[in-house]
Amino acid sequence: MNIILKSGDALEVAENATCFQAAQAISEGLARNAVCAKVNGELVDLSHTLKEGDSLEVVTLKDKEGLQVYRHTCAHVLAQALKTVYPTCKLSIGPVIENGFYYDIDFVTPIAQSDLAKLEMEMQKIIKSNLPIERFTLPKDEAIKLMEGFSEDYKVELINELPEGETISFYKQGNFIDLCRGPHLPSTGKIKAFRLTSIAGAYWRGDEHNKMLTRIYGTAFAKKDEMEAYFTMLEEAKKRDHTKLGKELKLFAILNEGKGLPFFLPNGMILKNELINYWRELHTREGYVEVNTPIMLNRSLWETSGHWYHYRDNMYTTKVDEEDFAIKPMNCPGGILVYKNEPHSYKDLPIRMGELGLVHRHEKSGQLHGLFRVRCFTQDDAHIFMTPEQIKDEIKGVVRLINEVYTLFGFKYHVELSTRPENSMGSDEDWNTATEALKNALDDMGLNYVVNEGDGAFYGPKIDFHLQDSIGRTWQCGTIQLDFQLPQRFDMEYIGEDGGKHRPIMVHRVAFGSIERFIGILIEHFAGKFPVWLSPLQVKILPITDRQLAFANELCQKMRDKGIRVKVDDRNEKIGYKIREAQMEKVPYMLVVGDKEMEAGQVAVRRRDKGDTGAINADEFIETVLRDIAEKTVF
RNA sequence: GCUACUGUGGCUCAGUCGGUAGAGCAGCUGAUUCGUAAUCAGCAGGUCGCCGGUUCAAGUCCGGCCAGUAGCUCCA
Repeated sequence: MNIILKSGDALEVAENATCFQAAQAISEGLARNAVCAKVNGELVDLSHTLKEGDSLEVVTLKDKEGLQVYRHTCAHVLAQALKTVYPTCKLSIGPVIENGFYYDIDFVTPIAQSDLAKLEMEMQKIIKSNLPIERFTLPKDEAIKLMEGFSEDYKVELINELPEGETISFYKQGNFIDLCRGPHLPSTGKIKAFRLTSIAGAYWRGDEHNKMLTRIYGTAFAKKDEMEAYFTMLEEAKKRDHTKLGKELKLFAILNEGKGLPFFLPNGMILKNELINYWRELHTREGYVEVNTPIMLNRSLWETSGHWYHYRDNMYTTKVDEEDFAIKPMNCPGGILVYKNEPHSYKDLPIRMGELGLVHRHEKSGQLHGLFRVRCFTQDDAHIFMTPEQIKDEIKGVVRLINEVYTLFGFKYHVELSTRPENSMGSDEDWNTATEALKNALDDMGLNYVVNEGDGAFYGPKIDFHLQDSIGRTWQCGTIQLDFQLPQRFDMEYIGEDGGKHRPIMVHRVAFGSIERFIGILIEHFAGKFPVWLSPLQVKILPITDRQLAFANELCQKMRDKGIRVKVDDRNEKIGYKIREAQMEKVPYMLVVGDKEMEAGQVAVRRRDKGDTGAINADEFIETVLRDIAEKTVF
């Protein structure tokens, strides 16, 4: 019979040939490297039997899917090892994730990180035995019986939820059987490099009301050196950790006196203020006005906004003169009160009202993390009040603005569209209109996004922008939320062209998200080597001896007058020592001045990234720095 | 909040079998005036996260709490 290869060529194979046999027919090497196959676009085992006219693609470890199958098999080997070492443990699920795999297990007595070595040894044994991995299927009732026989309660629960009449597939290696859709490697001996990396708790089915299982994380690579490279990369990434750099560079501190409540140190304050300056400049250009509303307002306001009912657990509240107050977890009600402070005409719209608002949210203690997740942060918020016709353009304008900000820093981001959650307010119709509006804006701009069902805010759907930290975790930063609810609740209006009263629609949006979180991302992205405009110290003058001190100080003053952040290292130390320190402080420019430079009115410029770049005229250097600042140059 | 792990001078870390704390860097003092990533010497600095227990004796063992890290859940 004939099958069709990826190239489009036909290949003649024996009747009922397997994918493996077909791979052999192509080349022995390919068969050796084959992990699984793709038949008619679907991933299958190498043992899968082909039919006349099937299209076949042999998958190897070079393919992303091949590596995933490889890691998935590794998860099964882990499961087998677990059942050998801890026969009473119950398996739940063991999927592949980015960079590896995990398995969630219910243990009678919990295991510790130190038990992983033992498990790895058992896994090695299984791999050495090179057990063939065989697929078989059962009807639902027999599948349930099989798993009940092994007391695998979680597997039984999973099978029970599969549709009636479905045949259920299992994989068997040695005496170990696991419920699995597959595909898998043909045998356990194909695994060459793996490691169990960590252990953590995870709720069964991701629901915090369920039992917490033990999750064992692992990773696997085609070759040992690829795995080593991966761990080296992780080590390098840890050096960029913003909590570590934040301490080393004296940017911020989070103290025991207030957990989740960051202190900005002088260096970090420069960073924060520079970002704010940039933000103001940008938003003025984009036609925004700026307001500032109180951080604490009374209960009746939060009842009107709905926060008192929908956000109560996260709000800090207090009593003043017998009246309940809440510290704001969001800025919107304040912005709305500003809007309502005077009547508006359709001619005023859209009103783009910005606020750098300090908000407080009582996040659960386990979620707190450096600047990424805090209890008190500054949102670079803005509320846009507009007519229905203006929605699309306004959304597009905000998307464009957020993109401009992220591009400036060289950030990569991904976009998510979150739809109506369960605990929400408003009519289906409004939600549909709002969700469609966001979708249309994204589609219009040709942006890729994933849909996050049920993840919207309680008052409206949202577009979220996610940025990556140094170890690849993503954090939501920018967000655009469309809101039909609050304008109703607050009875907001404008006078239309027809002289009648109309209800405006509002958008809540942030670009940085939280300045704190954004600074965290910024630190990790640049590994503390900020562009000149953001660097707490931009230039450090390093005189070689005391003889050049006066010259250095004079130079320093001249630069300071131009607004450059500059310092003289006037300590009696060797030049190598001063350079080492400035280098560790990550100052972008170091100016070495000795007798030669002093006499010629020059400075020997050492750049953080390039080292010694030679002597130039002092004025010429000042021009360079000012240009770097003005143009926000990145190096 | 949950699960696991961690907590020793400002920072990075050592501390064996339980016998009463040690280094480097930073700091201070002095000497040195030096050309692109650490000059030398001296001094000072610690209720070993906190509280309790076991013990003749606890940094070390046990319990509770606090804080941090990873993950889960939740979110900007």
